[in-house]
Amino acid sequence: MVTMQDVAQAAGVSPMTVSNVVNARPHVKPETRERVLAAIQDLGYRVNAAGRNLRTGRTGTIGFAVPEIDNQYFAHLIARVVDEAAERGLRVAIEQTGATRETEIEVVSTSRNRLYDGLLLSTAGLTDADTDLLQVDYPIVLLGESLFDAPLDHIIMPNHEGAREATEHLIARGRRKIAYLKRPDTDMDPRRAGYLEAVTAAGLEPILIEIEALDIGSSARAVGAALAQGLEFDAIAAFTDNLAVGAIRGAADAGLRVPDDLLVTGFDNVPLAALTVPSLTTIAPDHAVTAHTALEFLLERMAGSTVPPRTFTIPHTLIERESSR
Amino acid sequence: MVTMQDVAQAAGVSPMTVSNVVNARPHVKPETRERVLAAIQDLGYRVNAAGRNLRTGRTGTIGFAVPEIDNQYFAHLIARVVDEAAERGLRVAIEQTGATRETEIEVVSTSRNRLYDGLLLSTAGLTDADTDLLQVDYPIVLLGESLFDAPLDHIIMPNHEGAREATEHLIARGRRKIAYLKRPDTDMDPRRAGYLEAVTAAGLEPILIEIEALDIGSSARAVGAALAQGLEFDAIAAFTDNLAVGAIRGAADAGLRVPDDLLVTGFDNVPLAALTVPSLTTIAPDHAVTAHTALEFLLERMAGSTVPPRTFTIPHTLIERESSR
DNA sequence: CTGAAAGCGCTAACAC
DNA sequence: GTGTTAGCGCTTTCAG
Repeated sequence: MVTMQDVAQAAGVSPMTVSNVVNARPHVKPETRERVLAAIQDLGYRVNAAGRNLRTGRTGTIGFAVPEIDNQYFAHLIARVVDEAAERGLRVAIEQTGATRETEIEVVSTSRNRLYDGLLLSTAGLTDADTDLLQVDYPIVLLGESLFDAPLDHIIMPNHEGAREATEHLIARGRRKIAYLKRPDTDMDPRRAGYLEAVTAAGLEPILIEIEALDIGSSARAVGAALAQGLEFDAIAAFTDNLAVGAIRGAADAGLRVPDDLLVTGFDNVPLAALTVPSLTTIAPDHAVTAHTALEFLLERMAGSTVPPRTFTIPHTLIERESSR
Repeated sequence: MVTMQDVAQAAGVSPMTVSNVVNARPHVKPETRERVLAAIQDLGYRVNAAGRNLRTGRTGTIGFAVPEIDNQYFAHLIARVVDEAAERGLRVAIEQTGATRETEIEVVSTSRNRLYDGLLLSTAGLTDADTDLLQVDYPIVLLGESLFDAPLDHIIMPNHEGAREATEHLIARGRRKIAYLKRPDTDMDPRRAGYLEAVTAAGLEPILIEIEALDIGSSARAVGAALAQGLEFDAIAAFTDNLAVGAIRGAADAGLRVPDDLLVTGFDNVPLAALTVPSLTTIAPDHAVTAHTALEFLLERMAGSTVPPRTFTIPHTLIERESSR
């Protein structure tokens, strides 16, 4: 392997000067720089990241832990984060937690090994009780659904408001029997709370359909089963766009068409939402702002900022499309 | 920061012994191990990855460069690769190339800095002419569409056969005017070749619809425009599932229903394909095998294997669903 | 503007 | 079973 030493020797300078050239530091005479660059070219030198990391204590890589990569919402967010990070010369390593508490905890603790300069953690499995596990002296920004009091910067989804608005939209469309696809794993669901608030305010009966898991197939099965059992509803407020797609699929299996027989709303505005048939009415959080702010917070922490933990609520809009027309 | 030195001192042993304990090496007396572990616990010691990396010359991280993360196909593949890698104690850093030649080249050259122990490169922009750029002394496994002669392990998609089979399927369904969604960027498209082979063999006229880009929206627009111009076709063999979804969307915009008015096939069998309405008939490459084999090849290269470059063609099946019924 | 010295934290090789 | 020595490649002082 070609080292800085080798380059220095070839160019007749000290390793320090090579380092200065490589890192584009000022105060290097142009001729010297030329000579060094030529030597680098000749020898095919590449800086060794490990040496640099050890010396500087930074790796130029941040970790991004998500429940599942294979999910439009996270894939989209990852793409945004990777791009934002690349603009700042940072790489992003993806960790997949499967939304389990154990894996999330493990990610937090192994990240501390300074493998990453900082961590974006999209939590799904952690709860209030795990707050102290997050009390680490390490830059972490939380992202996502759960709301708890960890003393960390937190980017939160407009869950309650968004779900309320989606439900209100269905009510405004004249629906009276609005079902909500209820996730099985937790009772702490701000989206459900938003749904309930809207339904109750309108004097309607809540209709909750429980799904096994947060994937398209589970949603399709749950909706199909509900219809088969004769449960009556004329609209569905789905917990996510994926579930909405599944709901449409489940309804189709039962011979119901959206929006003719059933209105459906989603949540997330994944790219696909605009392009399915029917296209999805959904709550659209601003993904670009999410990625940007998360990275901004993290970079500030990585730079040593000790301002009190901040909370940022992602701005959102309701996008009306065919599934609720 | 707590170092091995600190732990050694606290436990009354040498740093080497701490290293042995940390790395679960044999030949450490149980009591000593206990003492060391206790000290680690007490001090909250974590191994420093940078030090280890510098010493061992490995990072425990592989790079995975894909054209775009925000694409069901790659997101799905990434999820598989991340899981496979995690099982082997490796992390995966994702690089997004945007399918451009320049970025792909850059990824190859910066990976050499030993930031990653190896690289999976899903190329889309490189061509035969760039073969020598890939002649690096560094473990790389190519993955994906392009076929060229780089002296590297290569996992290839069954593009030609798959597209031929999909087209034959449409022919078997009685269709005579089968359109193909032609990607704009290249004439080297084995899938198109497969389509042409099937169409020609059946004595049919090829119908090529050019799309601007490989996303759902472009596909929808292209199909919409083709219909608006009065182009006649009764089936579409799409280059990917995404394009198939877009085609269905474009047809819907023109008042055509799939499969009533138009049959559509995709390619990739992304998870969504089973769950859209209508569900997609598609060519299904085995994603799990793809990820597994890619990682297997890469690990062997990382271990120093110098067997001649291998080629592995991903096994596939045709899955018939609603879009061609 | 450039160089010399030192050391980041870890582990391979060998000695005991 | 355990310790000693040395050094991976780089950059932070500080001196010139």
